[in-house]
Amino acid sequence: MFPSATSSSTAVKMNQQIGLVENPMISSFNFQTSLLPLSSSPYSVVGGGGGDLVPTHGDDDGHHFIRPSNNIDLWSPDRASKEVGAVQVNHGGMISSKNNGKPDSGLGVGSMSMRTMMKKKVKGARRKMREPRFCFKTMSEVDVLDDGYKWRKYGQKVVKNTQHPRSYYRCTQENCRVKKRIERLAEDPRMVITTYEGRHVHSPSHDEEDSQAPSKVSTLFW
DNA sequence: CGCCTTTGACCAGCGC
DNA sequence: GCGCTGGTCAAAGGCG
Repeated sequence: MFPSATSSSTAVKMNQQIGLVENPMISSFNFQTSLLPLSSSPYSVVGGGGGDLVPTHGDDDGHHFIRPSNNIDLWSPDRASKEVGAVQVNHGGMISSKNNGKPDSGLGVGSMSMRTMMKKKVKGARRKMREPRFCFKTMSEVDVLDDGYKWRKYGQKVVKNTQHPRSYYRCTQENCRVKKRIERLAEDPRMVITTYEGRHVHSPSHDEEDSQAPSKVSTLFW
């Protein structure tokens, strides 16, 4: 079995302020890697860095592969990625894009519980109202990256064609509906794919000071 | 005792 | 229409 990982305690810190990647808009995404231990870090560089935005497909579905300068790849691993919009990546790890002035469109699926929806048989309510999401890929020994938020695991599933289960986490903060999926790449088990869905309505549960000091971004990330 | 993980079951979406 | 698959729920158990 996989070691259970409490993201806020056992995982290596990778503080980041999770912004919103909406369809097709993103408010901000502020990677902050200042908490990464250097010599003992289980992370290693993915991609060449440099803040390139690389569309993986030619269409306008928003299939984008982002290569932020802190060497963490943002990408869209599955068909859900079609909801990931265009992203701007600034040097220093800042990622941002236009939001069309609608910060919360697409959010707020669930004031109703899933069971309630099931019972009421609200057709299409389960998947069609997708949260905005984005993914990034890291090379890491640990599954759960500490992004400053506190997560509770609510499910695990073995997905097809992978020997590693996918874990489902939800932000423990009340009224915060952000979720994330964590899975390891089938081709390369060292690679961890983290998919965030939704937008935090609060600050990180700890290290808030650090999260507001973007100037440190990537300075400690070799 | 409260919070968390585990895990089987359930359901919707999708492809055939 | 049916089967497969992914995503979620919730009960049970573990841990600090």
